[in-house]
Amino acid sequence: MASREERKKQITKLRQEQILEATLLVFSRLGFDGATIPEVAREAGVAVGTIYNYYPSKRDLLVAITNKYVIEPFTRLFRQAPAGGDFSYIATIIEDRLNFGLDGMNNLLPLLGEVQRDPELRRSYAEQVMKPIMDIMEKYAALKMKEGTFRDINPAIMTRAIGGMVIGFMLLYRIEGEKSPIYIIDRKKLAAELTEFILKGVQKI
Amino acid sequence: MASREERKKQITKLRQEQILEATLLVFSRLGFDGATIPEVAREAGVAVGTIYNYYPSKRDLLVAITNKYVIEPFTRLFRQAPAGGDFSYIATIIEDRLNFGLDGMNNLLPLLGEVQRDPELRRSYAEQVMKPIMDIMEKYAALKMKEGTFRDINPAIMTRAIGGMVIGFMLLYRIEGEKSPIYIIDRKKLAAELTEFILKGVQKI
Amino acid sequence: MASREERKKQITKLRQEQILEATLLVFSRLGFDGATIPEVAREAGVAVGTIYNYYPSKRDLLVAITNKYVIEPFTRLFRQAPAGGDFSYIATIIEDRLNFGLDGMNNLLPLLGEVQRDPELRRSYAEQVMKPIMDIMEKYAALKMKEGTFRDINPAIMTRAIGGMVIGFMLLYRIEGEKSPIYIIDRKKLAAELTEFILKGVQKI
Amino acid sequence: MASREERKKQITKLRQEQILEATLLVFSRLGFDGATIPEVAREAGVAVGTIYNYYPSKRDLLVAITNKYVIEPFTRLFRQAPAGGDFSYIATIIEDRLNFGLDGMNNLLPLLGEVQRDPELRRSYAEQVMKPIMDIMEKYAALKMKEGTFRDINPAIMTRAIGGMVIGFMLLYRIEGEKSPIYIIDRKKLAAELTEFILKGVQKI
DNA sequence: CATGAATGAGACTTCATTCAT
DNA sequence: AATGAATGAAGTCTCATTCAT
Repeated sequence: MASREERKKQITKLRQEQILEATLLVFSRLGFDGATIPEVAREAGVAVGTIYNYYPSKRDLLVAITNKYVIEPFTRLFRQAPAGGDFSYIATIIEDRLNFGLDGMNNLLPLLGEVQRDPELRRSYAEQVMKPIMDIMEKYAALKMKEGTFRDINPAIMTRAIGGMVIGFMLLYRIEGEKSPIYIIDRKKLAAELTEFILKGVQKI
Repeated sequence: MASREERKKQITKLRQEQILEATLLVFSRLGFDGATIPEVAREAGVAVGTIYNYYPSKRDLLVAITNKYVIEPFTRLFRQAPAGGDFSYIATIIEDRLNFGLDGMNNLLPLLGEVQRDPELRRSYAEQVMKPIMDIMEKYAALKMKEGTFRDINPAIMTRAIGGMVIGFMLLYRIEGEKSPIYIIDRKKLAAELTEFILKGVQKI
Repeated sequence: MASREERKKQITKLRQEQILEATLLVFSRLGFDGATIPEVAREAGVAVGTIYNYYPSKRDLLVAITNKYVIEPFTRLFRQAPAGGDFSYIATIIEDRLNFGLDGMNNLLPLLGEVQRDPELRRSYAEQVMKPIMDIMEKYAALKMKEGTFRDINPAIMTRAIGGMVIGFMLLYRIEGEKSPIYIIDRKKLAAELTEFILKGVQKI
Repeated sequence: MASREERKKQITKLRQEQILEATLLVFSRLGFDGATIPEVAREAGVAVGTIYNYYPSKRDLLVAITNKYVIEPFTRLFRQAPAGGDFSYIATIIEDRLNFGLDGMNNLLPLLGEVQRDPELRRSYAEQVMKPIMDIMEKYAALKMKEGTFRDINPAIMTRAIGGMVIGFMLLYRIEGEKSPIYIIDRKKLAAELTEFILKGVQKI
């Protein structure tokens, strides 16, 4: 029966989900080095060995959550970006990333740093995480320039400046914590301000 | 003669320097968790115990290099910022930070992430690293607004957006590595472009 | 079947036994500070990590062997003490403690000293090791006084004097070692003499 | 000039005193293993190296304080023991030992345990610490038996029982600490009770 | 497939001792 | 004789990974 097969697959998927959610939580809380597989197992409610049945190493867990929680949402969101002159979706995307990145439980940003220590992991990140995202953004920027709505800037630099800004902003935000003057500002406002900064810069004209 | 005492102090200072340089290298290469004291000792050419004679713990090493290589240079540089309408020193500062942050051996950025895992360390960073820098920048921004050269933006957000941008930009740069389209662009050009982005944003007017 | 579960529990118990026996040996031989976990592991025939799977710290090992080899045997023995006027069981208990305490492999006495250095450990010892034993003995002494077979002495002092005597006697015995004039006297004789000393003192009447 | 020589000797003696007092304090507080030479140096107000100029190793410090604070006082005291039928000096000696052994700062008892770990140290203790003391006591006991004031007991056993009792009593006292029912009893009373116990035992006649 | 006990390499840190000044 | 910086062996404990059940 196909039903048996399907059932199996479903259970497999469920377990994966379960493990990945736990991984997100634990890696967020403890960082890559700080996190331990036993802790992930406890959080997921499974045995240590079970984790290894689904992901052959700690590193694979890292790659898996990055795919699930970073790349996928971002590309999904960006694919919906309208081509028109309206910039409100930039704010939308930023707000979405802020919501994900600043919420208590999720904190994958530090991993961007930790990833660099492992040359192979770094390369894999460069190609499988950064490249797709940067490509999407560059293409979008090129389009806007052709449209005449963006100034003529090196799109590679612009892209990394903007992406970096969102990432760096969140990083600083989390380090400063509750004592930061921006801690009380709501996400929508933050996203709007950042968007305006991206569009117009700081200089008065 | 005080010479004996002085000589000793000098040697002490030298050793500190020696250890701190080694720490910078090793922490850059391996990250905080990845770095090991024996490795730092080897790099510094001293025994493990010697390290502990100067810095009581691994964490203290982290704090020490942050002070020496991040806070001090930045504040020193900013103190020299002219008050005039010329923005070239923004580019200068950025270039300096890029030169420090992108050069092969120095990579303290990831520590910003790792630091978050240790609550006490995070707080110390927030207060002793971030606060002074942000204060300087905010003050500067406020000044510019009063002058009428900067638009009226929330200075706290603006500051963190700009600082975050530089940090995030370097972070992405290092992850992408040699295959990035921006890898071949020289630092001066990068600094100029980032400065322009900060000043004018991306939107054509 | 519960057999799987049961089997596991049995193995767990076995391992604990195995580790505790090794701990007794190694702590006896080397003292608390002198003993090392790798040595205990070697003696037990398990890996270092395994020890930590069962006892979270070296201190916990100390507490565990004290319970198993000191408190439990003592209370078990004392519970059987007859209420009559016969004092032979005092000799029995002393002989039992001498047999345990003077036999080559077991030497937990020094731990009584080492324990004092760690305030928390000391308190735990005071409450969980000394108190139960002293309580039993005091109760017994009180009973005997009421019976009229013991003189009217402060039972707290009497108890500690007797307990201390057995402990101190063994301590001195082990320091003197084979050259002591009492080294060749058999345990039964020693126990008898000590008992008589306890009952009648040294003074002729 | 002899004055120069003498002066030197005096300074040497002073330094020794200084170091030994510090050693007593630190060993008492931390035990033999717990104590560190740097700590002793700090307590003595000299440099680490200076300690080694006077005592070639940590062990030698142990031997030195034992001589100074245990053997010498004891023998000095015992030499004054009157030969008469009065037992009050037993109480005097016990009181002296209680005063030394129970006072906050001095706690050399645990060393009796720690000493056993080092075979050579143990032997040296057996011969140079225990033997002289036991000899004195045995001789005294023999005398008393001949006099007819002590019962006819094996003097070796009697001696060790009494010595052990005092030692063990203090050991238990220090472990129990402030919560012990005997904690509030003053030293003179304790010494008197212990003496009576030694003389008459517990049994009513 | 799930389990979790066992493993052991490797981390940070301490400290007795030496020796150049 | 006094100093104290330097040394490095050794200790406790952690945890990614394996594998028998």
